[in-house]
Amino acid sequence: MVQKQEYLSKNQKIVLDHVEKANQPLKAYSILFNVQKKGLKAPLQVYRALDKLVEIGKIHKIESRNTFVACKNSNCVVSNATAFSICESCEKVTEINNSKLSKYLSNFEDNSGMKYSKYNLEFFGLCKKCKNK
Amino acid sequence: MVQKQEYLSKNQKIVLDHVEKANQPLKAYSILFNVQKKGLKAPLQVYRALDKLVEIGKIHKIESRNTFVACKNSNCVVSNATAFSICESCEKVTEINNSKLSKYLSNFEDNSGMKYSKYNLEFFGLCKKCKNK
DNA sequence: TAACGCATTGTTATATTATAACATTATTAT
DNA sequence: ATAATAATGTTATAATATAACAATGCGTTA
Ligand SMILES: [Zn+2]
Ligand SMILES: [Zn+2]
Ligand SMILES: [Zn+2]
Ligand SMILES: [Zn+2]
Repeated sequence: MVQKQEYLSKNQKIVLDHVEKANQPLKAYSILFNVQKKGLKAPLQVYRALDKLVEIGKIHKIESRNTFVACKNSNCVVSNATAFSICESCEKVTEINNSKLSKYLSNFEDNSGMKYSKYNLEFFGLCKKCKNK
Repeated sequence: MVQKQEYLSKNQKIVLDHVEKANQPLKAYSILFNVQKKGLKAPLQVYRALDKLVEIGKIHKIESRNTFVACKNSNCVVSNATAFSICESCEKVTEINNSKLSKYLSNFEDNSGMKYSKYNLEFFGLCKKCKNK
């Protein structure tokens, strides 16, 4: 039996490293531009690395913005329960780490007969700074 | 003073009509293809209608899928509190109408000092049908 | 009625985001 | 060694969305 991957490949490391240093969500093509000096030449190389990193929870995708951000929440072993706050003015994004919220959503059930294995929640508003402008 | 728009324009009506009849999320270019017989020729005509319809809550965007679906929840006067369940196998999408959930999320506060005016939540899993395959 | 403000429309071109397809190389298990 | 799986490299193309500009329609108000 082939084991589940436990290490990161070369391209995955390069992309993760760049996204982690950014400390804010990045667009795929901005990542591409910035890692070209490291040898990644084509969009697919970035997207493939991102796909894997998202799958294993090192990176999350901000769906409403098509951006990618490093996970700040050490418990996100996989990207199956994510919540973000997004400022609609400055686009600052913060990963929400709130155990009550995650418990509530992970246990959520409705009458559809569907058992949810994953969720993504995006809150929008104005951050402190932008509110006081 | 110019009043807030209370009616739908021609293109907005055409697009909304098509999306409502579909009863499932549609992609923008599929909408475009299908309303070409009604005279809408360019992507922008569709996107502009969608933008407005989303703004007034008649249509919601499924962000993780880049699709658009008619609101099934008569209380969604504006698209500021949306929740969906998405089957990862057949892509069936249902708008969740659960007052406890919406109350919980609308009142959610964390320690970021941010007041949220809007959220979008997407649950993923397998629908009843797909679970029993 | 005329002038204004603003939403909408029409149109062409282009930007942005993401994947298809195929050949090759690397890694690990048996 | 052989096979299975994962990752890479590369070119081309698909899919999603917006820029820019000119024109029209419609309600407000002078
Ligand atoms: Zn995380
Ligand atoms: Zn802000
Ligand atoms: Zn709705
Ligand atoms: Zn299904």
